[in-house]
Amino acid sequence: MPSNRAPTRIQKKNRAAILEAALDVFSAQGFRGATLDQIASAAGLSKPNLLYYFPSKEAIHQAVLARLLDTWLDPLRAIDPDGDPLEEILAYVRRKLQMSRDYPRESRLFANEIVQGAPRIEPVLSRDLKSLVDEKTTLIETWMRQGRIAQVHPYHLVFSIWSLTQHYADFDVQIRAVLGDEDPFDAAPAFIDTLYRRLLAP
Amino acid sequence: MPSNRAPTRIQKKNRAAILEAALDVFSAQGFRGATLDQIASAAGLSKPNLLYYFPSKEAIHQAVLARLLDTWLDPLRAIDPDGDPLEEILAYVRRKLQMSRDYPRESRLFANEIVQGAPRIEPVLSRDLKSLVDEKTTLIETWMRQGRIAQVHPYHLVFSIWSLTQHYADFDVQIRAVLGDEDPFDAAPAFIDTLYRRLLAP
DNA sequence: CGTGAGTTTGACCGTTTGGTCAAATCAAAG
DNA sequence: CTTTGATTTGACCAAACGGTCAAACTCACG
Repeated sequence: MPSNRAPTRIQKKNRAAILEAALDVFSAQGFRGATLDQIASAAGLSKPNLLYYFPSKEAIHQAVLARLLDTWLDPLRAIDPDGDPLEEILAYVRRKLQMSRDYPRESRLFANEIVQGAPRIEPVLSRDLKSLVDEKTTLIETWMRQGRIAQVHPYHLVFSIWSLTQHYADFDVQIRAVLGDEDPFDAAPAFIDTLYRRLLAP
Repeated sequence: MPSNRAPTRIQKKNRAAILEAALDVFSAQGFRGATLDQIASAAGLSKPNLLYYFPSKEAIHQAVLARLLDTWLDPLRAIDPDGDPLEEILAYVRRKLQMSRDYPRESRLFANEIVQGAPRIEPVLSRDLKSLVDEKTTLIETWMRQGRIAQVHPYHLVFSIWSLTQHYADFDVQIRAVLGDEDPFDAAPAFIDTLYRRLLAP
């Protein structure tokens, strides 16, 4: 096990390679579907060497998940109470959609976890996620009461944004199977933009 | 192995119990996460007895998936070309949402499969699913050209319906973590109804 | 009640998998 | 160059897992 002193050059490089490889494998196969051999080989290391840097498969998974959760909520946090309501929400939608395009593995890793009951992250959801969503829905409700956007159920509004945007990463194969050659991300932004403009127009 | 004659009373009962148990386990754990012991015990059988009725884990999974796919597209098929456009689409949305409420395990099984790249059902998607969606989007485009509903990208309209409705089954734990005690299905139907009315109003 | 087909199971097997360990190799500082 | 700690690996282990098999048991029917 690496000492708990300042990480060496090699430690930094290998830890990063492992997390990258683990994201690849876990997002594509799920926790139980992934094997240490797959991750090790994807990271260019031997299996015992893998376990020199992380004590267990569980620990690797948690590290990957922790890094993901840390940035996953940034787009929601960035909604500005002082901005224009409709534009703030539309900007949030665009950021989320862009994350589906740019970080599909992260989205699928998260989806895998939730679909299977979120055994390892439920506490984070009902604490950090809930309080953040509570805060933002309160803001949205204020905007609605002021008549600056239309009145709809604020929580379900947020759920709809999550589902619409993440769907393009999580259900990618299904969408491509139906669309054929067309790139989903050509028309999706305009469609979703229109959808929320019509839903929220005061 | 059961003979290929007409199934006996016991065969019918046990096959049904196995498929029911397998749906439970596969939808909650994914294919690799599920074990034959779990399925056998959930079905009230021993593992060798399980394998007396199905030749392999693979075969059980395929049987469950086949039964699912058979009914999964019924709501979409039921869209009536001679009905009122907006009401037909809203009825489709309602049927899909009801399926999320009544058959969450089926939805999650499907989600598990798709998120992990749909290795076993990709052919079905790009054949059966694609041709059905092609047919219905053509119909929807006709309605749009006639000015009976607003013009939006018909494929993304369908994707949005899938994502919004299935989200309530697939991401159930996340939604409940955020909502607390409130039942998601109390407000979801009205929210989604409003969303599509505003999106599609001519 | 006897009989043959249908059903169930305990014991077992080979493979995969997460994980260990001692020994070997490498890197950096004096 | 030497030393010391960091890194790497081949060999190995125990548990879990999918699957097999022969023997035992049960059921329906004449």
